[in-house]
Amino acid sequence: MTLRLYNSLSRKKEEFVPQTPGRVTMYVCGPTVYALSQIGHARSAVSFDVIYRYLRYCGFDVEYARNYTDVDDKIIQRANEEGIPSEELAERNIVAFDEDMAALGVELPTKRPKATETIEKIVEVTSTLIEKGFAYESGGDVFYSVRKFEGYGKLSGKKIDELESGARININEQKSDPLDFALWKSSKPGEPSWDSPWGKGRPGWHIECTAMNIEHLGPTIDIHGGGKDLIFPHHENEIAQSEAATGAAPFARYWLHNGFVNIEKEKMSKSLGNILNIREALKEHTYEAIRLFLLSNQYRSPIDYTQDSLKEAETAVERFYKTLDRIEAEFPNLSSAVPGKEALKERVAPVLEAMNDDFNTAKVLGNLFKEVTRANTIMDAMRKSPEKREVTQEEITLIRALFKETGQILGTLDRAPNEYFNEIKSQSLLAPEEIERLIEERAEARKNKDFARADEVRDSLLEKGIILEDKSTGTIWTVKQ
RNA sequence: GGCGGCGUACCCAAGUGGCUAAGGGAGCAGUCUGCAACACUGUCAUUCAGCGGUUCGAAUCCGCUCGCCGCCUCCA
Repeated sequence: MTLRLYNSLSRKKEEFVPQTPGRVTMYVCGPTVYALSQIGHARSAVSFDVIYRYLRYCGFDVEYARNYTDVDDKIIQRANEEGIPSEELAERNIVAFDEDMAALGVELPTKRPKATETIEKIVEVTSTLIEKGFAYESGGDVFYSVRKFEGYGKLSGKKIDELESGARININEQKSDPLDFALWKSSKPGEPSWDSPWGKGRPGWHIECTAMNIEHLGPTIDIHGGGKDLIFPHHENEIAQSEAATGAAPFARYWLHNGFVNIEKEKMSKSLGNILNIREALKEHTYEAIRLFLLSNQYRSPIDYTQDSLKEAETAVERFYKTLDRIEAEFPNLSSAVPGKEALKERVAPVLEAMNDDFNTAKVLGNLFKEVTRANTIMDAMRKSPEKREVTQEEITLIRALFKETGQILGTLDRAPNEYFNEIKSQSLLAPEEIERLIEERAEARKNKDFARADEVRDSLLEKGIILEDKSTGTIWTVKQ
């Protein structure tokens, strides 16, 4: 079984073979930190987080870098609007981004370089590009001469001559060709700047990723990821810069691009005012539901964030943990049980098969919920025929092990059920003591066959979002999502 | 205009040449329950936007038509 992934560069699925056996270098474009991160950043981060997790699950030693672009036009503009230094704005948003990622259960990449910490390399790469004739200095700015790079357009499928007709030409710029893009921009007073052979200035948008790649991962990396919108011009330009500067091609051997998140069928945009920040989403939904939602489509497809789809994800998470909770209640000593190695391998095979097919997490979830039903079915059967307990336990041990493996890969559905339920319960509008007291009162009423009173208690709790479930072992409560 | 993608049940969504078109949600009918909730069972696409072609065989490949979307400009 081999891992196959869709390479944007070749536009087809390819078998994944890292350049060094057992070792993977991966770079994913991180945020430009001019504002709080929105749900689209979450999709990219979660998609590549799962890829990172899975590569390690497969036994690869993964070097994974995700950058912060912390110097840029938008940051400067926004900082000016707020009347604070751009460094302060960037730092504030980096902290916020890190918090959001942690809240989403996204693991830390092994490297998290910042553009402003890579200036030396940026200057070095820019100088090299000038020396090699791919770039030129013009009035304190340095531009990349797109026409000098033979393979320009190979990632995005664009032809230079067709680009020209649509290109915007800024007459104030010192470009010799409108398609050329800035590697280095001379700074205006008050802007962040660094010394360079071309005077005080700051890096252009694309060069920082090239520099960080070369500095942290080398001239040729295995996987380069990012949102689909970055294919052009950002990734196209990264290729042009990197391959021209290092002479090593390809710059990245596999290009992976995640699809967009729409909000109620519409693209997120400032003009529509429907940009959903990660922290706003997390106020309304658990991180596990958000992850499950994001992973319920293949990572390359667009996905629609709607009230319904998130509610569905909540329901799925709850169903999963209810089942896990039931397993723990029925088999309290299961944690010490070890499933047979071969049997487990067989059980996990469909999950790996799905993951190996371009990280098909939707299929993984389908498989997972098939096993959830299976677990409940056999526990139901055991209730009717207790003599089946031993056989059931063996099967449940396997299913539980499968849950664990899958949860590790997906980074959700991997907690202890009581941890999940305690989190849900903490959102209760009523004090838990008060709820317990009412449950007691209802139990008393039920014992006395005063069902009118019992239902009254249950209904009044439901009005406050508290759902009661009568189990054989007693009544439990949870909060309506 | 150039490039790319998509259209599978009421909704979300796997499947991209050959076993019965995964899975979830909603609905309906049952089992369980004092009644519910949870859970389970059954039901829910003779058919994959439409038309034509290739093939022994197509949701899957090709062509055309219709509809939707993205990129080409800052964007995950």
